[in-house]
Amino acid sequence: MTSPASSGRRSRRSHEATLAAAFELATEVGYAQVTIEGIAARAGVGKQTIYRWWPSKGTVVLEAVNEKVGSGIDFRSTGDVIADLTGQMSAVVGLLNTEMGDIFTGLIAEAQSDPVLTEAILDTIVRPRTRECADLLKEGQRLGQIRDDVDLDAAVELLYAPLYYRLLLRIAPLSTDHVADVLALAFRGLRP
Amino acid sequence: MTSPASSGRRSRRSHEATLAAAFELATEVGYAQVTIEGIAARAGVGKQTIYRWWPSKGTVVLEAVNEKVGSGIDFRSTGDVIADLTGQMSAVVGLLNTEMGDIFTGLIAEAQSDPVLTEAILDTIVRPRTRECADLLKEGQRLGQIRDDVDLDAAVELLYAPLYYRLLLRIAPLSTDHVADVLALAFRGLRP
Amino acid sequence: MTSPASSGRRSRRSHEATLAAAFELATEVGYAQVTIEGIAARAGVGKQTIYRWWPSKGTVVLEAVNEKVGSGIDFRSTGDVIADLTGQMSAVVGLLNTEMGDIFTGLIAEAQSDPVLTEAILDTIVRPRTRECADLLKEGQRLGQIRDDVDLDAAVELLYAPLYYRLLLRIAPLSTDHVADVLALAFRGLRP
Amino acid sequence: MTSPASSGRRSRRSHEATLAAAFELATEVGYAQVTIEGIAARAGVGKQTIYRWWPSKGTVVLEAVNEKVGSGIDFRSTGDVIADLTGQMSAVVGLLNTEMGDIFTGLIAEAQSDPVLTEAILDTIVRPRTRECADLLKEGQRLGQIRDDVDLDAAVELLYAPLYYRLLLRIAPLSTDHVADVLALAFRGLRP
DNA sequence: TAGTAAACGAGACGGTACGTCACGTCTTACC
DNA sequence: GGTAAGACGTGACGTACCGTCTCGTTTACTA
Repeated sequence: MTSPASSGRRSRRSHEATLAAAFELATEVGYAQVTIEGIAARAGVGKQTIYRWWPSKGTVVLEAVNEKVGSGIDFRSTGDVIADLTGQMSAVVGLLNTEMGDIFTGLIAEAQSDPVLTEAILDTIVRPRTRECADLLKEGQRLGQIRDDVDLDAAVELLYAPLYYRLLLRIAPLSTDHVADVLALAFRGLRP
Repeated sequence: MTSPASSGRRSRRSHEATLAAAFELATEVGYAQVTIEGIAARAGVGKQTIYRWWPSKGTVVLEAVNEKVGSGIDFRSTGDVIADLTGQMSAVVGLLNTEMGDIFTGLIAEAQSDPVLTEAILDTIVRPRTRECADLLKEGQRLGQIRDDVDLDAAVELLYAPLYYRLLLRIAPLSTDHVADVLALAFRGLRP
Repeated sequence: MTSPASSGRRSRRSHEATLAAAFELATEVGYAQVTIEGIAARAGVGKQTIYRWWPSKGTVVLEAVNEKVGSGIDFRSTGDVIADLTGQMSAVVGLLNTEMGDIFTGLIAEAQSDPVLTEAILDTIVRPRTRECADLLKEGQRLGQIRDDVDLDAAVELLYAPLYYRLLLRIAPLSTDHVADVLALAFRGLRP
Repeated sequence: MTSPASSGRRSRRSHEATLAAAFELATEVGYAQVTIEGIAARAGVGKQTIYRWWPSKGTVVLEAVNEKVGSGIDFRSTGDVIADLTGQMSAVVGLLNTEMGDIFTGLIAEAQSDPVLTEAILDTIVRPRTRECADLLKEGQRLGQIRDDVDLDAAVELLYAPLYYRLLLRIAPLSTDHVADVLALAFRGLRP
């Protein structure tokens, strides 16, 4: 992600106003209805200024989202892996059940036809958290709560994928109960 | 999905030409670049004729896709649940690794801001196959290959979600090996 | 004008309903907003039926108008030419100041790009009344109220043109006073 | 009429290209067949750019016409009113007998259902020339060639209306002879 | 009195143009 | 010299009607 404040000359206000406007609009009218023109108008900023620092509306909104979310859904390690996972995943679910859910699905949708945005999402969201989660699972292996021969990246996918699946395909609403069910099933396995 | 030929009066040629054009364009230029105008022009059909029978480009393409795929990825029951699952899921992966993959992700992307399309996807793809898969798992329970207390719908999600997750987030390419890994992990579980 | 009732087979009701619908719509929404589809729908008649008997919406409305107007604006001869002219022209002005005025200007407007309609208007309205008026003027010559060497067709134009001029260019509203002014000026001439 | 070059920011090329295209198309295919899309395509200009500066095709063509005609049909005062009128009216007739005639009738036709265009035509064509003509007639009164008690606006209508009448109702072609006849009749009057 | 052909209502069809929206680029005037 | 403002060419949108073309379904004349 470009960092306007540092690289360019005069910017600060425009930069912040743009991100704020993008986030507000996304929550007010829904991600799909947000336009660059709308952001510029709301922010009191020229369109060109936005295009100077971001390549697409998706990357603007992504930066705004990342700024808002901050460290609200970090992992915590207490020695009980399942409890730690339940906590973090429940926090994620809580977040996705706010207006943030629509913004998230909107970003992923847009990323399907925008490789730059795809990469940005992976870089700023997916990979960092995957790494954190994998670290937690590794700690779980050390503590004997997870099999030693499990591929940790695959395990992370097994745990998180069901959340995205329900979210993107609208199978059913996400909930804390669902998180518990997924964890229980993933840890125990299907086999008798 | 509306069935033009039956409900209104005449159609056949227009109906088929529209679906064919939609599918061809989607594979040629990519789902996101397909437009109703493009479909109409390619099919030699008036735009209004398309709007008469489908509410959006998404539903047109979905119908075209469903027609093409047909029974190519049905389930088969041989008495070995893991083998049956491996077979069907590998077929799905094979399909998603063709141009069909892009069309699929395009449809799901569009569905994020189009409830009608969401419902159509669930109705024609997700729910039917979920049911088939659940039936297979139930057979697995009868044969003692799956625990009796497993919630089958949750199990289906656990198996398929990782595929969609990789596909939509571009974590990594799908492959037969990946299918095997997911199945092994899901059956065995993370617990030591 | 085609005469549906006689030539074709079964028709009467459709014929009348079409004319009635055309006239009603023209007065309700304005001539320019009338469409063949609208007439057909209002009349409970198929579009094809309209196209079978009339070549354009203009000719339909023209026939409807002619039927309505009937003999309401005929000439009368009393021996006082100026009085007779005043009477007839005032009747015309009265008619043009109703919704009929808009229909009339609409027809003339459409006729600018439709030679068939032009001819129909000339045939059913302009030429018959021009002839009647010329006859009246000839009677005026016989009575010594009009110069013998005046070209009667030119005289008719001199009298009626100012009405159409005001009507079509919206110079000013038509009125009985205006009729009197025009007649006075035309009879007296500009010369001292 | 809006003046693009001045009010908004940039324009010149688009403005001129639009007017040129509008005029060319009107003369080539006929006023009624001109479309905004056609003008935009011919001018190499976006449709929106046209809609930004003009409310309808009529006003575009009107501006193009006014620009072309310029001062070609102004009045001249030589001391002989009838000669001056004959000269100007013949010039008008000459103009209306070119492709300009069709454009003119097209504009007036369109104005029947477009008050904005009506006003524009009155403002840029009818009222200015009516005033010029009235001034000439007033000079005629001063010179004793026209009665003192004649209402000049009514007189202008009496002279010009027959031209429009013939033009719009296609009674007969316009000609210099016709102009002479109208003037002779209008000056002499119908009375013996 | 039944059979049949036309005219009929309904409305789908391929088109054309509409007027609007947002895109991403470009230009101008201001601070 | 970076900005806001917004004009520009472009291209797609979804809508309205056009005039033509099937569809069954009535009639009303013939045989």
